[in-house]
Amino acid sequence: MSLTQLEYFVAVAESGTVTAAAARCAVSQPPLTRQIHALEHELEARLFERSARGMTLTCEGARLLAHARAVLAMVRATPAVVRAADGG
Amino acid sequence: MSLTQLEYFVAVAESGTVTAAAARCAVSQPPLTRQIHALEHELEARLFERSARGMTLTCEGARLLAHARAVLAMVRATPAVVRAADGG
DNA sequence: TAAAAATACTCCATAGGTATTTTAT
DNA sequence: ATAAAATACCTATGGAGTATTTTTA
Repeated sequence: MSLTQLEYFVAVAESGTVTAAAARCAVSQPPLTRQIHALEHELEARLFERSARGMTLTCEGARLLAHARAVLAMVRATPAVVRAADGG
Repeated sequence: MSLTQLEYFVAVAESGTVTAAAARCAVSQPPLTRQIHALEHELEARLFERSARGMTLTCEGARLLAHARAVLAMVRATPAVVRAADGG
């Protein structure tokens, strides 16, 4: 698991499609599709339901979304934490 | 910043030397040295004092250590979180 | 049939390895 | 002199791009 995978996952969950998430992440669609698949494989869980209208979270995906947002928030707080004792 | 960098950082902080941390992380010493440098550069902070006896945390490094442990703990909890609502 | 995901392949950036040098005690 | 970090150089894994195919509503 990588922070990039978590960022991609959150972008897909919030965008509703891989295509839109790719634009938001400034990468092309295939890498996003692959990283989402890799994450599903590593976690041995289906995170999204696929349809012709896009990607919708499964309940496992919904649990990951909350957790991934928390992890990414902590990571983004790191510079502040390093500079001051109460940054996060 | 990557999760690998945080793992390497924690290993160095806990081992006291890059050499010992490398063994613990099952990689060689130079990659560890480089990733620690990259982390210091990205955070614009000196995380360790270097000496002939090894590496000792600065106070900024000590703040990062607590934070990095928390981030890594959350990441390790991810599989449990995905499977059950109260995993983390 | 149209919009989206998935696949095939190619390329390159970067993480890691070996060998060596520098530094400090 | 020794033990540890730092540097130089090389290799290779895997992340990203383009083009294309498959799927489904």
